[in-house]
Amino acid sequence: MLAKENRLRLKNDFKRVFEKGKFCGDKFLAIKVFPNSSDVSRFGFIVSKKVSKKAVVRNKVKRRLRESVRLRLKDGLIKGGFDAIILTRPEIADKKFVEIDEVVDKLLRKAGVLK
RNA sequence: UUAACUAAGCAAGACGAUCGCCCCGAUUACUUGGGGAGGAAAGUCCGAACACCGCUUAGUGGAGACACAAAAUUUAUGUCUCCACUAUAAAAUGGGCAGUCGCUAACGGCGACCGUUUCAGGUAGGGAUAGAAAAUUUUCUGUCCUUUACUCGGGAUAGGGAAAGUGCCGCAGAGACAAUACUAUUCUAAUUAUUUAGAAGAAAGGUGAAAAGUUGGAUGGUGUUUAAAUAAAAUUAUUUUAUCUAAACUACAUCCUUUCUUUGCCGGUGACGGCAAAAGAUGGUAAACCCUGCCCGGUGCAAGACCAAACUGGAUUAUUUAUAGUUCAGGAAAAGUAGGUCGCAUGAGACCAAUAGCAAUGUUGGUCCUAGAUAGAUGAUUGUCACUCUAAAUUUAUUUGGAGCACAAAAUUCGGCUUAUCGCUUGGAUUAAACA
RNA sequence: CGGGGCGUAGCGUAACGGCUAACGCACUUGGUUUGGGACCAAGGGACUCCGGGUUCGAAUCCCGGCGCCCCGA
Repeated sequence: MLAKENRLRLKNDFKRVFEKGKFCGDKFLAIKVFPNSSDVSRFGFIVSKKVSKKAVVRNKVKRRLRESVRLRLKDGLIKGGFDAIILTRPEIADKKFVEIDEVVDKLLRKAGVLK
């Protein structure tokens, strides 16, 4: 789990990123990024019911995505001042952590969030 | 012993390492201690708690107005209005439920029982077959079947009323519920005859899930059909008629048994059961309409209460307040949205023991406090061991490699129901196989 | 936390409780044409989403699941 200051929480924040953010996509993930006015970067994750009907599976996908982002935040690889939303496609359900981690890295690089 | 069936219980396999998350506490802070998913948390199919809204009547308390009495401040009484609390409780052209007794806060739930039905077993009876004995018809034994009776055990049960009324019962069939006459039968009339017309409704055929209605059996007995024998008539074989015998079906009568309705007695809290008597007979369907009895006000924690003042609004004539009297200008006050706090974890609580009860469950005592997130915490990676499957190697029970290790995650809280579920443990009764 | 609808041949839709279920497109075969399309004729294809129950009889009625779609706070 990310620390509270790194989470995207409010409905308005999600709305702003969705409407004005820059979009990048890969095979089973996508990202929307928009700069915010603070120093820290915040992340939100969306895993819809189309990924899986089971809450257990959806929660697991979210946790793996968060863990992947958390490790990069911890190592100081991510620039400050961005809001990002990571979107998922159904194929992610049976992927392993290593595969997800690779794609996350690729996406963040593409979106210009990594240092 | 194993497998199948059934009823319960346990259940992110155990112990770590590194990096993290949520809540509570300690600390100025750095840090640090403790706690952190389920039997179904799921589906949302029922029922409640709780909150707000709404309704009838009564009582109590408070506030206000009016009337009256006293000279008055004011006080007392009465009436009306509003508010709060307590008790009771809307409307039914609507919805739901349905054996009995009990349990429960309540339920469409749970427990026990009754009735019905079903499965398997046992005993008795009956039938078939094989063998043996006496001896030509019985007995005994084995195996198999059973539309029979009794009984032990398990399962299912939306289980009020069809003798209140209405509707429906396709095709077939004469006729589908106070109906009907196709074949066949009987009677009457016409006709030489074949046959035609009308009537009857005791039996049979045929149709169908069901045929006019309580079920089955015994004895007597009527009739029909078939077969054999005898006799008579006609006759080439043969046919017809009569008698008698046998088989099948059968009107009717008597007796026994049995279903339902009614009455009486006995047992039971009761559903109901047992016994006896009398008169009688009424198709099925209520998960068709309906009738009877009972229950039900609505919305749901996004209920609801509060904070603060970010944003919108309040604007023009009109209200109040203040800047200062007037004008102008700007500000504040009623509302809402985003946000935050509470609701939100001491409860129909959990565990243990005793006790009442067949049980559901109740009572008493002791111990304990056990998740509270909100784009939503309880995780990610990895090591060793355990279990299952699989491949290879050899020391034949070890090593190495690979894969797997259920169903599924709180969202106000409980009681049920339903559905999903790898495996392990325990109990029960029966069947099958193997071994002794 | 609540409310509503749907599920039938490959696809889109029908069907009073009464014949293992109808129509169109698609499919197969044949005809027609120099060939194709169109047209004509014939034919195949469904355990009516799943599991129970009521009934003589269920796609239909009732109960419980599964899946899909939509709506409100």
